[in-house]
Amino acid sequence: MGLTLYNTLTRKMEEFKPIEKGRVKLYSCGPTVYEYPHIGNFRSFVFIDLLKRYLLFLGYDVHHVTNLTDVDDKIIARCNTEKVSLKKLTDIYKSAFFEDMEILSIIPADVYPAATDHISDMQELVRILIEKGHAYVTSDGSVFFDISSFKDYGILSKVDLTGSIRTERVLSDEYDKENVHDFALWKGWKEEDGDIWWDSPWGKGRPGWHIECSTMSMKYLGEHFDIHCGGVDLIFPHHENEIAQSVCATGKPFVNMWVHCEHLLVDGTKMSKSLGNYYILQDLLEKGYDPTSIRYLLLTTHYRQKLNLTEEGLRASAGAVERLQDIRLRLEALAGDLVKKHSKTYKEVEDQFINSLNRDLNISEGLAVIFDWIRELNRQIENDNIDRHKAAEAISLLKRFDTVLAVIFKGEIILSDNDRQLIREREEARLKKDWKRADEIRDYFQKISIKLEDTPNGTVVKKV
RNA sequence: GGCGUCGUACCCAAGUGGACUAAGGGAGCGGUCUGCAAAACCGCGAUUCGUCGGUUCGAAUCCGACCGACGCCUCCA
Repeated sequence: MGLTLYNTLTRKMEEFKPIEKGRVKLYSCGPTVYEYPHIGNFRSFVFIDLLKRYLLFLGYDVHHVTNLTDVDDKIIARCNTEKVSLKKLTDIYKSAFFEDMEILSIIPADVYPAATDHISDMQELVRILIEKGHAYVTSDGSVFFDISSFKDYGILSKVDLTGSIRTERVLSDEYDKENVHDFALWKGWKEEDGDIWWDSPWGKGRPGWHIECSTMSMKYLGEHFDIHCGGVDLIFPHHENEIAQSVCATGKPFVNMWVHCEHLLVDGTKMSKSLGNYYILQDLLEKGYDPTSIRYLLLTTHYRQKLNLTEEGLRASAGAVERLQDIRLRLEALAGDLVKKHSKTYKEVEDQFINSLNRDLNISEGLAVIFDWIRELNRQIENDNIDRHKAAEAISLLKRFDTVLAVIFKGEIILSDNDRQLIREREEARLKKDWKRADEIRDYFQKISIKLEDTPNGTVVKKV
């Protein structure tokens, strides 16, 4: 049995079988670039990264597309209040997004299509939907999708819209739709949109939100692809609407597996600005937590489980990360510059890891496998029971695990020649039992945030 | 109201009806090693899985009720 994942579409665990052998076409919903992404957004992005890294670990050729929503109601509102152009505003938050993604060691998608670069593609899809009788134009120049024209509407979210009640918000909606649940494919221009509009066959206006993901996913991955993922809140209406648009336009199945990530809570409740528990990545970095600990914390809770972010949790993660990184340093001290290719020595450990991750990305169990192995390695090192060849083989497996985790081989320390000389001097001082000089040198390194640890195999250098 | 999730030690967290007298991490306590420090190793730590019932030879796992926390139900990861 290979990788199984929980498919929201069927509400069942399913074995993953790619449409094209050895290749995975993956789409994930990206950010709306009107403010700094918050830590909850990164829970999703780290989950998607885990899924992608594990697919790569299994040897798949992964083709990954993530959209950038750079036009929508909130963006336009901010452009108005801050008197900046759409491009200027979204450029700021696009680069902020990419910076944070890099800080958290998230592998970039192959393509990051932006909505505003695909206006004509979206219009073409809307045109097809009108032509096939799935959409209609209203008097204000908007185009709506007619959900009654798609018999499978509700297939993903299991929402039955015939029994829903009109909410106040819907009743006050200014757009002129035939059915309250019909959603906008194209929004006709309104006064408050200012100069943010594009020409279309239906008059000037701008695209609806859902249409961009249908358009861009199909453009870059084909009309039928393997996995579509995002946060649970996107199941309805966003992903439901994507299915409706795509299936009605092409007449083909759209996505095989829908995989959704649960939300992140902060201090036990939903993050919100008014409660003061709203964090962006920078807030946590400023509190002194390092990116690796943050990534580790976001990674270690199963993706379908709510994750509660606390400062205590961040501290605990730092400890766990240190344990993972320490075994690497110990092994490297033993192996020296000996490098071994991937071998069968620790095959059982790797198989256990794969067994865990194959079961719906059970990372907690996978980490338990790694930690058990680390204790065994440490024991062997204590008992002088491991040679440099085995140590080098262990490093090779540790590196392989870290292609999935991306928390172990981090923070290389670059020492100056002078520093290296000082470390040698300290070794000599220690041999001569000159503890005063040895401690002086250690204090010096402490001041430049480097910790020296003495081991039987020599001095190990760590970041504080 | 509809759809859905969760409740496991001080904290985080896995658990695929039977090897569970319940992984793993963090914190704690005791010990070993060590010039000191750190790391590492060894040991201790849930007679119990929200509560109460039921099914079963057997339940953390299945079923029911209740208690509690939470998500979605028009643009939010």
